[in-house]
Amino acid sequence: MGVQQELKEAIATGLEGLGIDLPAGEVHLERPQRLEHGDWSSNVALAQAKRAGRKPRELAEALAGSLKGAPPRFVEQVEIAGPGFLNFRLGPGWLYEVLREVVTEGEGGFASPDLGSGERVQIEYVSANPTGPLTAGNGWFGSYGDSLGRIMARAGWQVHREYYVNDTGGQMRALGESLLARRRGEPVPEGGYQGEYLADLAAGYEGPEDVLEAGRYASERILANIKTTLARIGIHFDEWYSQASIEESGQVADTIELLRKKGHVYDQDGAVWLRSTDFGDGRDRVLVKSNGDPTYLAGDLAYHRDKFLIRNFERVIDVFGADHHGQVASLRAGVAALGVDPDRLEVRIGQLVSLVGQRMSKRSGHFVPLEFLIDELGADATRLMSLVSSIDQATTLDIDAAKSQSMENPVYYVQYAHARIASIGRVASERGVTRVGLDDANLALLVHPRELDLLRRLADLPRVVAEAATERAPYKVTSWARALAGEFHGFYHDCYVMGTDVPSELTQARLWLVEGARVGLAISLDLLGVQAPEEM
RNA sequence: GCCCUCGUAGCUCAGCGGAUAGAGCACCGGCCUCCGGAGCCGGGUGCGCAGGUUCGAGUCCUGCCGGGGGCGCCA
Repeated sequence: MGVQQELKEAIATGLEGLGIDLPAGEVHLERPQRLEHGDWSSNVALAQAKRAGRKPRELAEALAGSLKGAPPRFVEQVEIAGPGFLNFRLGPGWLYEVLREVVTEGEGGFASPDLGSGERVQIEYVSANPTGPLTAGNGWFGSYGDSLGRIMARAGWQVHREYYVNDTGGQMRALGESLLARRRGEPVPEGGYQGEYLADLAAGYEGPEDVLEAGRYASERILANIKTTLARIGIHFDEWYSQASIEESGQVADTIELLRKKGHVYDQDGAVWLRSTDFGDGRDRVLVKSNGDPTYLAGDLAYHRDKFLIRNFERVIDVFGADHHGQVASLRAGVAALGVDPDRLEVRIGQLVSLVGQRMSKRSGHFVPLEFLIDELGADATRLMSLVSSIDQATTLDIDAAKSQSMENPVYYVQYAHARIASIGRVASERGVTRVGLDDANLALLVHPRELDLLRRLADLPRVVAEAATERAPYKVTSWARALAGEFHGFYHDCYVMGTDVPSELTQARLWLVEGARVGLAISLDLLGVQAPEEM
């Protein structure tokens, strides 16, 4: 059992002795920001004071008293601080235990909390229409979705990632018309796609003067380009789900029929409407236009019916940009109308990524292509930059600034730490230094503040992965990776592993510490989809 | 007009209702006899405004101000 769990149980036992029944799982324990507040800290006395009918500090005193009577493992001091916090100061032994755990469980096992219990979750992200190249924003939310998938998979969910390919309807016609106009050397029609990329495509189009044919040609080429771009920054999908395929398979018609049977549909003005206002939408929505074409919503509902009712995913996470948040209410209403508990649908809205002054729009042709960003900054930097902050935060990207500080980019700081670790390994083998077995190493020699700081940081990774998964917040992993790299650089600077006056026993202990840092860094970089280089 | 979302240091951003609100960048000053200086160390009078809930509010609620987004038989 880990130290954290033992502490929680000791606290629960102490509370029980004071007549307060609280499950150990509900005892709040955290690693304080400040070292002076101990290795672990709990606010139970504050949280339970009201229930106990006592003042927080008084309750803390009583609890501390009983904990001192039978101190949990490693605990050297229990202090009461501030309004009633209980601070635990531990001997370094708990950190050596953490290190053993890290290196024995390794990259595959450490920091793999089982929170999902195998729940099947489908995550949809990017899903950009194949009408133009990907934008920087697509890359932003794509990196988010991809990393979220990796993190949730590590935390015990069974994850399925999808890209919804919107290859049907009016926009395919608009795309075809734009392509044909380009080929004829005429201006692109109103509502068409103005981007230069279409001129290039038009030059290669030798098919007939047929709008749908031309549209299909263009969208296929564009989709191939999209796949190439995504692969460059490590954004993966298990499935590319075609909207045309569900229209052709009859699922859209089936879905509308199902809604009609449930009484949530009516006909008006030659169109078929969903009574979405019954489910919290601001207005009713059209499912089938008077010309007979299904709307985007109808297709999307068929897709979500497939997710929930046919493939039976227990949870669905849709990652949208803020420019699509207007469709959330109708989607949610439609899902509820299908008889699905809307709590099973989670929509993560990413705030828009804007560029210096201009607005991004594929139709107008004014946008910063993701390809351009990757060319300028590199794949890893692009990827990491998009994962440094919460997607709730609108981002303003200044490409020139990002370029000029590219050598100062956080990605180098983190990767450099990994490269230094690899370098230590190379030097060790050059000098014929081999690492002894873990049981033969004396980890208790690791007492330098830098060593202990590094170990404490390592101890946080399981909790960070857990939080990142449950809060759907990959940026927390980024923050941790930067912090760990920071601790490592400090350690590297002050603690030579194979220095001239370093005893060989200490070298051994440090080699294991370095291995622990390597494992932590490798895990976090993998979750972020960033390379962990052996050299820079 | 209505709805959503964001507002924290010069800039980019952290901060599960808890302790003295933190990082990076930029700027200034230090540190190379040994494993990579893309590093390390030091330098900080900031939570948009006003109320409210609470023992305690950057965090929750209301209003206002400001930025972004949305409100189609487009997707």
